[in-house]
Formats: sequence, C-alpha cells, structure tokens
Amino acid sequence: MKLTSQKTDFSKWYLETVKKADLMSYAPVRGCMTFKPASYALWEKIKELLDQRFKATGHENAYFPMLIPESLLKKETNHIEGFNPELPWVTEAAGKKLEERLAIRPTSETIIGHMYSQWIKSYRDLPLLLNQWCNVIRWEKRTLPFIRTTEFLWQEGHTAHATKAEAEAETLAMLEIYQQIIEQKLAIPCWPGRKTPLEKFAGACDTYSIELMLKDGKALQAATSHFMGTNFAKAFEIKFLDQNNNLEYAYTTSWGTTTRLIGALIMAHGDDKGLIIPPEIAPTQVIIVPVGPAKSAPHVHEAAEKLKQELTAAKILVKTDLSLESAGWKFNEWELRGIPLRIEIGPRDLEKQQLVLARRDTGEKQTIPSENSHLIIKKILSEIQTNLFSLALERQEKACHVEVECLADLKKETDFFGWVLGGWCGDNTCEEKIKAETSFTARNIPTNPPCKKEYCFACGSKSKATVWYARAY
RNA sequence: CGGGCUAUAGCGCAGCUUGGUAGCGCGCUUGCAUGGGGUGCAAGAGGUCGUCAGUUCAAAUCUGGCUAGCCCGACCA
Repeated sequence: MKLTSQKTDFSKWYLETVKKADLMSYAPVRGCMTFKPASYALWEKIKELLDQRFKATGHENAYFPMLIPESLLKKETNHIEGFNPELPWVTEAAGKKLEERLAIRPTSETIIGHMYSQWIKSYRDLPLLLNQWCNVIRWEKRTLPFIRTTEFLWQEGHTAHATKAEAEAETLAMLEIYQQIIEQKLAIPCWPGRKTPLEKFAGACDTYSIELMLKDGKALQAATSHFMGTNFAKAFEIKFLDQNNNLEYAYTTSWGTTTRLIGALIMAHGDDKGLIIPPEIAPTQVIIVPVGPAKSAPHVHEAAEKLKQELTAAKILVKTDLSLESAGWKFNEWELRGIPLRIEIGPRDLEKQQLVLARRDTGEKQTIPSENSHLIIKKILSEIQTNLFSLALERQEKACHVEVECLADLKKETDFFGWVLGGWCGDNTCEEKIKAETSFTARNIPTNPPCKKEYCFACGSKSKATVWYARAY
C-alpha cells in the first residue's frame, strides 16, 4: 500500500478492506450503508467511552424529534443557508400533502433551540447540558463508507449557559474530551484548533475541530465543537432572567462526533493485511486459535476454552475460534479483521505448558509460559496500543510533511499528500487562492502549532495566525 | 452539474476487434484426506449476457435509444 501520492490505490485498498473485513455493505438507498456487527461493535465501544466522559462532566442524554418543520430551520439565516442544499424533505404523509414540509434533521440546533426557549426561564435553569445519540441525514454529492454516508450515526451535545466565558470554556472542554479519546483510545494523533471563518459551522461564532492525518496523507475532520454566542439564542428566543432580574440571551454551544471515526481508525492504522484495531477500542482484543492435528482437537479446544475463561476473568476481551477452517485460514481472517493479538494453542504447547502469541501490529510471534499468561498479555496489549500511536505520530511528522514557505513552493509539490503549516494574513481571498491553486485547504488554526509562521502563505504580508493546510476528505 | 469508465453465475473477470453450442478463477454443495500461515484430490449445483428496439438465416458480440452503477472534480461530519 502506497502511503502518499497514490490516492486512488489507497481508496481502492480502503473499499476492499471494509468489504473483506465484513464491516459494511451498501443499502439500496444512494450513499446509505449498513453497519454490520463488526463495525457496529466498534461504534458501541466509542459510544461507551465518550458517554462516560460526557456524564462525568455533568451532561445528560436526551432525545429530540428527527423531523424539523421548515419554519424552525429558517430561523437562523446562516444555518439554513449552509444546510439547505443537502436536506431531504418530507412533503406528504398518510396520502395528504403536508401544510408545512418537514426536513429530516441534518443536525438538531434548531429543534433543540426551540425546546430550550421553552425550558429556560431563569438563571437557575442554567447551565443546561444535554447530549443526544441519534442518526442524521445529509444528502452529500459524493459518499464513502463511514467517512461520508448519506445517513450517519453521531452524538450531538447542545448546551446553554448564562455567560459567554462559561460557554466558551464548555466548547474547549468538549474538544479536549474528543482529543483524549481519539489519542488515547483510537491511538491517532490529533490537531485540535479553531476553524477559519470560511470553514466555520453554519451559524456559529467560532468552530473548533480535531483534525487527523490519515495514512494516505489526507486530513479528516474527526470532531467539532461550536461556540454559537447568542446567535441561536436570538433566533429562538432562548432568554432567561439573571440574578439582577434582567432578561438576557443565553450563550449556546454544540459539539459532535460521528461514525466517521470508524473510517478514521481503518485509514490511520490499516495495512496490506487489513485492519489493525488498537486494543483500547477493540471489541475483541485477543483471539485464541487452536492448531494441530484433528485427532487432538477436542483436547486442544478444551484447553482453548479454559484459557478464554482465565483471560476473561482478568478482564481481557477474548474470543476463541473453534471453526473447522484450517489454522492458516483463521490466522489470515483475524488479521484482516484487525484483532490486536492472537494466541495459538496446540498439542505441542499443551505439553510444554506454553502459548504462542502473534502481534497484529508488528507480526512478531513469541512463546510465553501459560501460567499467569494474562499478566504478559495485558502488557503486550498495552505495548501494541503505544506502538500504534507512535507509528501514527511518526508518520504524521515525517512521511506526511514537507517544509515549504509559500504558495509558489507548494504548487511545485503536485504529488504531495500531507500537511503544511503556513502563515495567514486573515484575508479570506488568500485562503481561497490556496484552495483554488493547490487543492490544499485550511484545516484549522492549531492550538499548539509546532512553530509559528511570520508571513502569509499566499500574499507574503505579516501573518495573523499559523494555519494547518492539507488536502482533506 | 461537468469529465471518464463499466454492465456476462454469489464475487472478480475473459469472450466482443473478425456474429455460429455460455467460459475461467474464487466462493458454494458433497465426500475423503489434511491441519503450527488462505491445505490437497474427486464429484456437483449455479447465468433468458442491464433494458428496449434495429440489422441478420443467426446477436453476449454490430447499430441506436434508455436505465443503473463506479471513478475523478465542485458540496461536506
């Protein structure tokens, strides 16, 4: 698999891999896909980890309707302008044309804003910290499994606060949760930062994003967090009486991440053999494969089941593969599916009281004593986790990077896929020029750039911000 | 909405130039052997060749229309 310059090879690899690993298949609606158990299990795991963090920071889950009346959607002008081209509409029900057509939600700021205006009356009602897990539909022109599908699953948090400072802090706090989960659990290095005005969410004051660099050198927006100021509060009349009996607009935020993370995971770690799932996010961390002659099968299978019980007791997520396929077939199958660690157990191992371990990340095989094996296995799982993150970081820093100082230099790098840091004078036309001439776009203004750029990448005048540029999904 | 390409068995493809009995690989079914890296042998099932029309004694093959899908751009989590 080529990592840069060969994006068509990579997208072919990606499509083949998601099919071979039995993650998805297309549904009979344009751009819609089914999440087969293998990928839905990943989503459940991601959900579980995020949900814990949301609840630990005082948020609660709720649910709002999927259908949004057109009049509500139109209340925030920038918002409707941004989403209008990709909305599906329900215009008829029970054989009758509806008086007002209903959009299938592309996101829920509007309907939640409407509800919040009824729920929030006093400063005592604030902050209101809700999240919902749901599906949304955006009729995009081009789709790609997990990365961009017509319907996708996500979580959207919506909060309302009494002060600007508190809402801004919320926006950044949620961005940090995304960063922690993506780096620590998905083992993918993050670029947190603020979006440029052109890339901002429709209706937001500030949009922050987590950007990732995938194996082919393209960037992916993995999570967003928006500070809405009072834009939505004014559009939906979210007002409250403060301690001094003054009627004030609330400050709102929203933040979300999606099943796209599954695609990110595949494209950040996968290799020629298929998926590689980091142990912290893997629904199955260890697969036990019995090997050896058929005559010894019952005996070996019994030992495999016993080992499974031991490891399960040690809180390791483990499965055994007792199917009739040949051992070699199973090895390849589980490698394709990305299980981080495989244990081979056969008559020879039983005799010597040992186990053979095979790491998915490095391909290394090693023999360990079977007694207290869970201690070594846990250690190796954590090594795999660390190693995957280091590999991704190293690739991002070396393979996916060139050092260029101006637009003219970048234009010479026609085959280059990766990232570039550039200064930005603050002018939209400079950003648009870069996009038009190179297909690199401003991903975000990193919170902690590795260095600061003094001059605008496009026009050469004094820079106001350092921007991360890349070709993006 | 622009620009390319494809449509033949569950999947991947050949056959089309030069019209003449529907093919291959993988998968599937059955049996036996095998089992520490996609194992071997044998037998078997499965297709009105995307669709409509035209040319012809004869069309998967030639001609025209239609439809669907894919890839590359613009939109985008």
